[in-house]
Amino acid sequence: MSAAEKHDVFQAIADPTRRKVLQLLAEGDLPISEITSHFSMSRTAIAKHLHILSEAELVSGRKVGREKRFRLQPEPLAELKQWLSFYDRFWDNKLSILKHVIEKSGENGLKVIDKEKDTNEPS
Amino acid sequence: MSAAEKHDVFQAIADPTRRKVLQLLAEGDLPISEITSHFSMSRTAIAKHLHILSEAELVSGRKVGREKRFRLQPEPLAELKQWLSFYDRFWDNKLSILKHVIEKSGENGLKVIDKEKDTNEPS
DNA sequence: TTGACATGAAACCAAAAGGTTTTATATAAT
DNA sequence: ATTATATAAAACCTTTTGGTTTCATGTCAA
Repeated sequence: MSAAEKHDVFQAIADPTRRKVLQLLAEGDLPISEITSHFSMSRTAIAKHLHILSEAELVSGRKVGREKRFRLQPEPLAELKQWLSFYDRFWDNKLSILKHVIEKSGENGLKVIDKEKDTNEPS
Repeated sequence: MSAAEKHDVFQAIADPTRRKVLQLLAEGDLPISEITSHFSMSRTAIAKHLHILSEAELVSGRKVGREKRFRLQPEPLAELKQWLSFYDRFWDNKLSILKHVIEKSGENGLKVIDKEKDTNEPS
Protein backbone atom coordinates (compact mmCIF):
# COMPACT_ATOMS: atom_id res chain seq x y z
CA MET A 1 0.00 0.00 0.00
CA SER A 2 0.94 3.63 -0.17
CA ALA A 3 3.51 4.93 2.27
CA ALA A 4 2.49 8.34 3.56
CA GLU A 5 0.25 9.88 0.92
CA LYS A 6 -3.44 9.39 1.39
CA HIS A 7 -5.51 8.18 -1.48
CA ASP A 8 -7.80 10.70 -3.07
CA VAL A 9 -11.24 10.18 -4.56
CA PHE A 10 -9.94 9.80 -8.10
CA GLN A 11 -7.67 6.94 -7.12
CA ALA A 12 -10.25 5.41 -4.83
CA ILE A 13 -12.85 4.93 -7.52
CA ALA A 14 -10.33 3.81 -10.15
CA ASP A 15 -10.60 0.20 -9.01
CA PRO A 16 -13.71 -1.76 -10.04
CA THR A 17 -13.74 -3.77 -6.82
CA ARG A 18 -13.89 -0.58 -4.82
CA ARG A 19 -16.68 0.78 -6.99
CA LYS A 20 -18.62 -2.40 -6.36
CA VAL A 21 -18.02 -2.03 -2.63
CA LEU A 22 -19.44 1.46 -2.77
CA GLN A 23 -22.45 0.17 -4.61
CA LEU A 24 -22.99 -2.51 -1.99
CA LEU A 25 -22.79 -0.02 0.83
CA ALA A 26 -25.31 2.17 -0.96
CA GLU A 27 -27.91 -0.41 -0.02
CA GLY A 28 -27.00 -0.22 3.63
CA ASP A 29 -24.23 -0.54 6.19
CA LEU A 30 -22.33 -3.81 6.20
CA PRO A 31 -19.58 -5.53 8.18
CA ILE A 32 -16.40 -6.58 6.41
CA SER A 33 -17.17 -10.28 6.24
CA GLU A 34 -20.52 -9.69 4.65
CA ILE A 35 -19.00 -7.38 2.08
CA THR A 36 -16.39 -10.03 1.40
CA SER A 37 -19.06 -12.63 0.70
CA HIS A 38 -19.96 -10.74 -2.46
CA PHE A 39 -16.48 -11.16 -3.92
CA SER A 40 -14.14 -13.96 -4.85
CA MET A 41 -11.17 -12.66 -2.93
CA SER A 42 -9.95 -12.82 0.62
CA ARG A 43 -11.34 -10.83 3.50
CA THR A 44 -7.92 -9.25 3.92
CA ALA A 45 -7.99 -7.91 0.38
CA ILE A 46 -11.41 -6.38 0.94
CA ALA A 47 -10.23 -4.88 4.19
CA LYS A 48 -7.45 -3.14 2.31
CA HIS A 49 -9.85 -1.78 -0.25
CA LEU A 50 -12.00 -0.49 2.58
CA HIS A 51 -8.95 1.18 4.04
CA ILE A 52 -8.30 3.00 0.79
CA LEU A 53 -11.94 4.03 0.52
CA SER A 54 -11.68 5.16 4.09
CA GLU A 55 -8.65 7.33 3.36
CA ALA A 56 -10.64 8.98 0.60
CA GLU A 57 -13.43 9.38 3.16
CA LEU A 58 -15.86 7.60 0.89
CA VAL A 59 -16.68 5.18 3.67
CA SER A 60 -16.45 5.19 7.43
CA GLY A 61 -16.28 2.23 9.76
CA ARG A 62 -17.43 1.95 13.33
CA LYS A 63 -16.84 -1.01 15.59
CA VAL A 64 -19.99 -2.62 16.81
CA GLY A 65 -19.49 -5.59 19.03
CA ARG A 66 -17.00 -7.83 17.36
CA GLU A 67 -17.70 -6.60 13.90
CA LYS A 68 -16.87 -3.39 12.11
CA ARG A 69 -19.68 -1.91 10.14
CA PHE A 70 -18.97 0.28 7.17
CA ARG A 71 -21.10 3.08 5.88
CA LEU A 72 -21.12 4.94 2.59
CA GLN A 73 -20.05 8.56 2.76
CA PRO A 74 -20.78 10.06 -0.62
CA GLU A 75 -19.71 13.62 0.13
CA PRO A 76 -16.22 13.40 -1.43
CA LEU A 77 -17.88 12.55 -4.73
CA ALA A 78 -18.71 16.23 -4.84
CA GLU A 79 -15.13 16.95 -5.78
CA LEU A 80 -15.44 14.58 -8.68
CA LYS A 81 -18.70 16.15 -9.70
CA GLN A 82 -17.18 19.57 -9.64
CA TRP A 83 -14.19 18.40 -11.65
CA LEU A 84 -16.55 16.93 -14.22
CA SER A 85 -18.60 20.08 -14.49
CA PHE A 86 -15.59 21.88 -15.92
CA TYR A 87 -15.82 19.71 -19.01
CA ASP A 88 -19.52 20.25 -19.55
CA ARG A 89 -18.93 23.09 -21.96
CA PHE A 90 -16.88 20.86 -24.27
CA TRP A 91 -19.84 18.89 -25.43
CA ASP A 92 -21.16 20.64 -28.48
CA ASN A 93 -24.37 18.67 -28.37
CA LYS A 94 -26.24 16.37 -26.06
CA LEU A 95 -26.35 13.55 -28.54
CA SER A 96 -22.68 12.67 -28.15
CA ILE A 97 -23.24 12.25 -24.42
CA LEU A 98 -26.23 10.05 -24.95
CA LYS A 99 -24.35 8.02 -27.50
CA HIS A 100 -21.64 7.10 -25.04
CA VAL A 101 -24.04 6.37 -22.23
CA ILE A 102 -25.99 4.02 -24.43
CA GLU A 103 -22.89 2.30 -25.72
CA LYS A 104 -21.62 1.64 -22.23
CA SER A 105 -24.99 0.33 -21.12
CA GLY A 106 -24.97 -1.95 -24.12
CA GLU A 107 -21.76 -3.58 -22.95
CA ASN A 108 -23.61 -4.83 -19.90
CA GLY A 109 -26.53 -5.98 -21.96
CA LEU A 110 -28.81 -3.52 -20.20
CA LYS A 111 -28.99 -5.81 -17.18
CA VAL A 112 -30.04 -3.12 -14.76
CA ILE A 113 -33.69 -3.75 -15.48
CA ASP A 114 -34.13 -6.28 -12.68
CA LYS A 115 -33.06 -4.31 -9.69
CA GLU A 116 -33.36 -7.12 -7.16
CA LYS A 117 -30.84 -9.40 -8.77
CA ASP A 118 -28.55 -6.68 -10.03
CA THR A 119 -24.99 -7.22 -8.90
CA ASN A 120 -23.42 -4.93 -11.45
CA GLU A 121 -22.23 -1.41 -11.11
CA PRO A 122 -24.85 1.30 -11.09
CA SER A 123 -25.61 0.93 -14.77
CA MET B 1 2.07 -0.35 -18.79
CA SER B 2 -0.85 -2.66 -19.05
CA ALA B 3 -0.48 -5.74 -21.21
CA ALA B 4 -3.69 -6.38 -23.12
CA GLU B 5 -6.42 -4.70 -21.11
CA LYS B 6 -7.31 -1.21 -22.20
CA HIS B 7 -7.51 1.50 -19.63
CA ASP B 8 -10.95 2.82 -18.83
CA VAL B 9 -12.04 6.32 -17.95
CA PHE B 10 -11.84 5.71 -14.21
CA GLN B 11 -8.22 4.64 -14.41
CA ALA B 12 -7.37 7.33 -16.92
CA ILE B 13 -8.40 10.21 -14.71
CA ALA B 14 -6.92 8.69 -11.56
CA ASP B 15 -3.52 10.19 -12.29
CA PRO B 16 -3.06 13.94 -11.59
CA THR B 17 -0.67 14.37 -14.51
CA ARG B 18 -3.27 13.02 -16.88
CA ARG B 19 -5.93 15.28 -15.44
CA LYS B 20 -3.65 18.24 -16.03
CA VAL B 21 -3.07 17.09 -19.61
CA LEU B 22 -6.81 17.01 -20.15
CA GLN B 23 -7.10 20.48 -18.76
CA LEU B 24 -4.38 21.73 -21.09
CA LEU B 25 -6.07 20.21 -24.11
CA ALA B 26 -9.30 21.85 -23.06
CA GLU B 27 -7.78 25.13 -24.14
CA GLY B 28 -6.95 23.76 -27.57
CA ASP B 29 -5.17 21.08 -29.54
CA LEU B 30 -1.48 20.63 -28.80
CA PRO B 31 1.44 18.55 -30.02
CA ILE B 32 3.28 16.30 -27.58
CA SER B 33 6.34 18.48 -27.14
CA GLU B 34 4.27 21.50 -26.26
CA ILE B 35 2.28 19.52 -23.74
CA THR B 36 5.53 18.27 -22.28
CA SER B 37 6.78 21.81 -21.78
CA HIS B 38 4.15 22.25 -19.08
CA PHE B 39 5.58 19.45 -16.98
CA SER B 40 8.83 18.52 -15.33
CA MET B 41 9.09 15.08 -16.78
CA SER B 42 10.32 13.59 -20.03
CA ARG B 43 8.48 13.75 -23.33
CA THR B 44 8.40 9.95 -23.32
CA ALA B 45 6.54 9.91 -20.02
CA ILE B 46 3.96 12.35 -21.35
CA ALA B 47 3.61 10.28 -24.51
CA LYS B 48 2.74 7.28 -22.35
CA HIS B 49 0.15 9.25 -20.46
CA LEU B 50 -1.31 10.35 -23.77
CA HIS B 51 -1.45 6.75 -24.85
CA ILE B 52 -3.45 5.84 -21.77
CA LEU B 53 -5.78 8.78 -22.29
CA SER B 54 -6.09 7.65 -25.87
CA GLU B 55 -7.06 4.13 -24.83
CA ALA B 56 -9.80 5.63 -22.72
CA GLU B 57 -10.76 7.68 -25.77
CA LEU B 58 -10.43 10.87 -23.79
CA VAL B 59 -8.03 12.24 -26.38
CA SER B 60 -7.26 11.56 -30.02
CA GLY B 61 -4.08 12.30 -31.89
CA ARG B 62 -3.58 12.99 -35.58
CA LYS B 63 -0.26 13.36 -37.27
CA VAL B 64 0.23 16.75 -38.89
CA GLY B 65 3.53 17.21 -40.59
CA ARG B 66 6.17 15.98 -38.24
CA GLU B 67 4.16 16.59 -35.14
CA LYS B 68 1.22 14.76 -33.62
CA ARG B 69 -1.51 17.00 -32.39
CA PHE B 70 -3.78 15.83 -29.60
CA ARG B 71 -7.35 16.83 -29.09
CA LEU B 72 -9.65 16.52 -26.10
CA GLN B 73 -12.51 14.09 -26.51
CA PRO B 74 -14.76 14.57 -23.51
CA GLU B 75 -17.47 12.12 -24.48
CA PRO B 76 -16.27 9.21 -22.29
CA LEU B 77 -16.71 11.45 -19.27
CA ALA B 78 -20.38 10.76 -19.77
CA GLU B 79 -19.87 7.33 -18.28
CA LEU B 80 -18.35 8.91 -15.21
CA LYS B 81 -21.17 11.37 -14.99
CA GLN B 82 -23.70 8.63 -15.19
CA TRP B 83 -21.89 6.63 -12.54
CA LEU B 84 -21.89 9.65 -10.29
CA SER B 85 -25.57 10.31 -10.78
CA PHE B 86 -26.35 7.03 -9.05
CA TYR B 87 -25.04 8.48 -5.80
CA ASP B 88 -27.00 11.69 -6.01
CA ARG B 89 -29.80 10.30 -3.90
CA PHE B 90 -27.44 9.60 -1.01
CA TRP B 91 -26.94 13.19 -0.17
CA ASP B 92 -29.55 14.12 2.37
CA ASN B 93 -28.90 17.80 1.92
CA LYS B 94 -27.07 20.13 -0.42
CA LEU B 95 -24.97 21.66 2.32
CA SER B 96 -22.76 18.61 2.72
CA ILE B 97 -21.91 18.81 -0.97
CA LEU B 98 -21.09 22.48 -0.76
CA LYS B 99 -18.99 21.87 2.31
CA HIS B 100 -16.72 19.44 0.52
CA VAL B 101 -16.43 21.56 -2.59
CA ILE B 102 -15.37 24.54 -0.52
CA GLU B 103 -12.91 22.53 1.51
CA LYS B 104 -11.23 21.18 -1.59
CA SER B 105 -11.09 24.61 -3.16
CA GLY B 106 -9.52 25.86 0.02
CA GLU B 107 -6.64 23.44 -0.33
CA ASN B 108 -5.63 25.26 -3.49
CA GLY B 109 -6.01 28.62 -1.85
CA LEU B 110 -8.91 29.46 -4.14
CA LYS B 111 -6.51 30.13 -6.96
CA VAL B 112 -9.06 29.60 -9.68
CA ILE B 113 -10.14 33.22 -9.52
CA ASP B 114 -7.56 34.38 -12.06
CA LYS B 115 -8.41 32.27 -15.02
CA GLU B 116 -5.58 33.47 -17.26
CA LYS B 117 -2.75 32.37 -15.03
CA ASP B 118 -4.44 29.26 -13.71
CA THR B 119 -2.26 26.21 -14.11
CA ASN B 120 -4.14 24.11 -11.61
CA GLU B 121 -6.83 21.57 -12.17
CA PRO B 122 -10.25 22.91 -12.92
CA SER B 123 -10.75 23.40 -9.20
C1' DT C 1 -13.75 -21.41 30.04
C1' DT C 2 -13.60 -22.99 25.74
C1' DG C 3 -14.45 -22.49 21.17
C1' DA C 4 -16.07 -20.09 17.19
C1' DC C 5 -16.35 -15.76 14.95
C1' DA C 6 -14.66 -11.11 13.17
C1' DT C 7 -11.15 -8.49 12.65
C1' DG C 8 -6.15 -6.65 12.71
C1' DA C 9 -1.59 -6.82 11.28
C1' DA C 10 2.59 -8.47 9.29
C1' DA C 11 5.38 -10.66 5.76
C1' DC C 12 5.51 -11.82 1.33
C1' DC C 13 4.71 -11.85 -3.83
C1' DA C 14 3.78 -10.89 -8.91
C1' DA C 15 2.34 -7.61 -11.88
C1' DA C 16 1.32 -2.97 -13.17
C1' DA C 17 2.35 1.99 -12.98
C1' DG C 18 5.17 5.61 -13.76
C1' DG C 19 9.26 7.04 -14.76
C1' DT C 20 14.09 7.05 -17.19
C1' DT C 21 17.68 6.54 -21.04
C1' DT C 22 18.91 5.01 -25.53
C1' DT C 23 18.28 4.19 -30.31
C1' DA C 24 15.81 4.74 -34.58
C1' DT C 25 12.94 7.08 -38.05
C1' DA C 26 10.42 10.54 -40.48
C1' DT C 27 9.90 15.40 -41.68
C1' DA C 28 11.37 20.36 -41.97
C1' DA C 29 14.59 23.87 -42.75
C1' DT C 30 19.04 25.66 -44.33
C1' DA D 1 22.83 17.05 -48.53
C1' DT D 2 22.96 18.00 -43.91
C1' DT D 3 21.25 19.17 -39.70
C1' DA D 4 17.67 20.09 -36.38
C1' DT D 5 13.02 18.82 -34.85
C1' DA D 6 9.20 15.68 -33.41
C1' DT D 7 7.99 11.52 -32.47
C1' DA D 8 8.21 6.25 -31.84
C1' DA D 9 9.79 2.24 -29.67
C1' DA D 10 12.43 -0.64 -26.76
C1' DA D 11 14.90 -1.82 -22.61
C1' DC D 12 15.35 -0.99 -18.10
C1' DC D 13 14.40 0.49 -13.18
C1' DT D 14 11.84 1.53 -8.76
C1' DT D 15 7.68 2.03 -6.32
C1' DT D 16 2.86 1.05 -5.87
C1' DT D 17 -1.05 -2.00 -6.34
C1' DG D 18 -3.64 -5.72 -5.47
C1' DG D 19 -3.52 -9.85 -3.93
C1' DT D 20 -2.05 -13.91 -0.76
C1' DT D 21 -0.93 -16.57 3.68
C1' DT D 22 0.00 -16.72 8.46
C1' DC D 23 -0.48 -15.44 13.12
C1' DA D 24 -2.38 -12.59 16.91
C1' DT D 25 -6.29 -10.44 19.36
C1' DG D 26 -10.79 -9.26 20.95
C1' DT D 27 -15.65 -10.64 21.56
C1' DC D 28 -19.76 -13.53 21.65
C1' DA D 29 -22.02 -17.93 22.82
C1' DA D 30 -22.50 -22.41 24.88
